[in-house]
Amino acid sequence: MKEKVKSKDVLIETASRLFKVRGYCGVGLNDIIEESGIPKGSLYYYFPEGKEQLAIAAIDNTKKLVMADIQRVFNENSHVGTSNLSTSNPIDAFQAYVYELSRVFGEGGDPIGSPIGTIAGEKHSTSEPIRLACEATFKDWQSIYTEKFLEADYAEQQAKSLATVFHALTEGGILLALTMKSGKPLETIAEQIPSLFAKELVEK
Amino acid sequence: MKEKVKSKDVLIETASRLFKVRGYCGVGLNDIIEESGIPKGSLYYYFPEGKEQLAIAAIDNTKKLVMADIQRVFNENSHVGTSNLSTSNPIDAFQAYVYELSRVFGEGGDPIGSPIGTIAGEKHSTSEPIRLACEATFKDWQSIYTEKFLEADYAEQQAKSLATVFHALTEGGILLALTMKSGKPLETIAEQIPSLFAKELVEK
DNA sequence: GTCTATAAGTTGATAGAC
DNA sequence: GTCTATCAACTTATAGAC
Repeated sequence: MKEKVKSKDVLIETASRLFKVRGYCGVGLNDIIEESGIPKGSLYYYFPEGKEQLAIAAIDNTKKLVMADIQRVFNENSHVGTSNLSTSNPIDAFQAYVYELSRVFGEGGDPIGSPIGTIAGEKHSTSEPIRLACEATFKDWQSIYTEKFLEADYAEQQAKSLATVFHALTEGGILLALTMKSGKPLETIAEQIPSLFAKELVEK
Repeated sequence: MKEKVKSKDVLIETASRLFKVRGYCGVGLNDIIEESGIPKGSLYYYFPEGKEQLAIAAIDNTKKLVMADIQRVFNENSHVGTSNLSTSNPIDAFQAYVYELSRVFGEGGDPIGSPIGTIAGEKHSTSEPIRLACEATFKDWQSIYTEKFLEADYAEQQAKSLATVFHALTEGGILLALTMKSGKPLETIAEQIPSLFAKELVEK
């Protein structure tokens, strides 16, 4: 496999970064070609269908980067066998991931591979291809969460539900962090993860 | 107080509705004047600073509508004194509100007064006035949640943290519902509310 | 106060030179 | 395959008639 495809990759990376911060409509093709240094003609050579096709490639790229990031954090924070019970505890892993998000979104840094939430919010009703790309991304992320809950012996339906809850928490938390220009909301959420997802509980 | 201000109100209502679904950049002033039937000259008469000023008015309008809606649902679902303990239980109220959101965002209906999340996601980095309006809105919504937790005798810091968590859950849940074109994610979240926010718990 | 016509600039997209 | 020049449509905003 040769590395001829560099221009295409630069376009995808640049687009991912800009869309993430300013959304789909907020970024013009002129911004992308200026920032990437790749002329408009080349953009349309690699993406003949234009902006929408580039956006979908960027969403797909973000999907994979985020999946790898989740897996990495989960692997670094799994304690199979070290617990005093037989099953692994997913709570530490989820908490570690939200703490990571708080670091990444806290100080206006430029996180590689991050939220497609902004694009989803804008385009769900005006571009079905983009909506489908976002939907597929969300489902893939949630599968990882579901898998983690299943590993800890949650029932299948409960694992799926908790994965939805956790995903909503991260998307909402990222939105709050960006809006407040602070990592605090995500930190707060991370702190609450253990009590929110405690497995056994007794009603008061 | 006369009702001369009708044109201005129609503009704000129309803008709120369109921004909510398609975001700030996704809606042109032409869309707003076409949909509202109010000519562009009048728009600039009421909002001399243009689109940004209109958007901030729309955000403020949405803030108030949503606050009223939260209060209404909370009042309809509070059980002070009917419980077998002395304090009111906020969990039913929060659950009822998320069920309401699932109905409103489920079938692509046109909910009056709804998420500014899309605008916040797009413009937090490119318009400080809009970011501040969104931040103020989020803080006001969270105060209602905090108040509800305080009523149920949560400690002040814990009440604030749980309010952040609940708010993130709703914003994330709305994004998932819109992206999936389904009320299911919000329904799932509503179902999980009781176990997530159960007050007393025992570690396994 | 209400509305029309238009300005000045930007958008996504294309044609065609090299 | 790579890039430049240009297009028609659209954007926000304004000037000024009524």
